[in-house]
Amino acid sequence: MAEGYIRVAEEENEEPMEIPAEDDGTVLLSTVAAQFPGACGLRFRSPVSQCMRGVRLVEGVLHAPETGWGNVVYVVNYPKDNKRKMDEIDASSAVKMKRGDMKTSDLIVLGLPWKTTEQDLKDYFSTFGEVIMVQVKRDAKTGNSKGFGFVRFTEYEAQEKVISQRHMIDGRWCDCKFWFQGPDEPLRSRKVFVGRCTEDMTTDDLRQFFMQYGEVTDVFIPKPFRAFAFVTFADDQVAQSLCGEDLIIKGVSVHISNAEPKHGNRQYDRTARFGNGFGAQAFGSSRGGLGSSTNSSLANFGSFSLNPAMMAAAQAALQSSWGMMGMLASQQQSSTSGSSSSGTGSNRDQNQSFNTGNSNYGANSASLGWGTGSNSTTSGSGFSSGFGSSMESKSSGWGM
DNA sequence: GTTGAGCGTT
Repeated sequence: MAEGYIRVAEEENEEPMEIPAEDDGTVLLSTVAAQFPGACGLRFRSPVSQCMRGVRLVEGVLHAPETGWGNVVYVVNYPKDNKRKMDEIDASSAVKMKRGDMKTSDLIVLGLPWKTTEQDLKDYFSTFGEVIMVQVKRDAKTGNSKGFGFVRFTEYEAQEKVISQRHMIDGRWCDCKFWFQGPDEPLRSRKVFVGRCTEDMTTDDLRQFFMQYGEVTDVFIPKPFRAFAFVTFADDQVAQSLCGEDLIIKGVSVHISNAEPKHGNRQYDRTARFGNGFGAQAFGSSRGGLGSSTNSSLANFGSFSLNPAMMAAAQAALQSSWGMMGMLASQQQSSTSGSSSSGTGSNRDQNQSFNTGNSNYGANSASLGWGTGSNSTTSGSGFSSGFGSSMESKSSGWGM
């Protein structure tokens, strides 16, 4: 390579661009992303195996293969969908077709340095698109930052990009996600549980290993070491296909199974997320359960109601996982909350411990009637019961 | 040693 540069291209046979390496021979992901916005990694074709190989990525730093960077052209990895071509989006996924006119929603920004201010956030995120809202959440008494905030963009594209990568803000890696794992979180799990892990398996080992089966959107290894991990794929079918298998990673047999819903599953107040798309109170007096007494028996979504015919459509749409949410709210989208917790670097290294306050959401709204099908009292409740049961049949993977 | 952080209103 030209001294101090590596060759990177969007596709294997496209013209490469030279990207500067650091003094120690590594390449920063941020440097790559500066030329290829949204990039989340690099891969290359191994001259030996002829297979594509992933480049080791640790904390935003790309490490050269054993043999050095060499003359190979490295190909940019993008998180799910980012680079997906129009012709790959075919009629089979009507849901995804809706992407063009999707609305934005508030994104939570996690892991902020204590010192980061609204202005800092705005400055940072403005490079992605027009920012219409930023907030840093602070303790009411002390005024100290709680280490997280919110941001909202005008353009959906900006939001997508922001979700798909990690962010270096005032010296810390931060994650942006939908608030309480967005509408796109797997109903049909895209996440697998990897049992019998050994301590020497890093998130990058796992990512690179599982890449061979499909696009990996997240790897989580609990710390301290607990001998298991979670791997999330872009495609739920990939995840499902691996379940039950014993795979060999670094000479160790690991067992793949379904990821169970997180304990303390926050399946409360999902209505909150519909606020923007549906107009307030989409489900009537929401906390009383669906369709509760004083409201019309037809579920009222903002300006339009569900009649039985739509019910059928809705259920059909549901079969294709979340179609209805897209249909009704045009708020849903299918990209992932992305790079999130790669296990590394997101610990609060600054002494102060993370203070969440003591709000316990799960408790006070756990009774919200989605999916239980048990609390519908009104006549038109084909909606709630039908919806509910079909939810259940798809396994209640809320909030994984 | 086989099921994971942190999540907005005052």
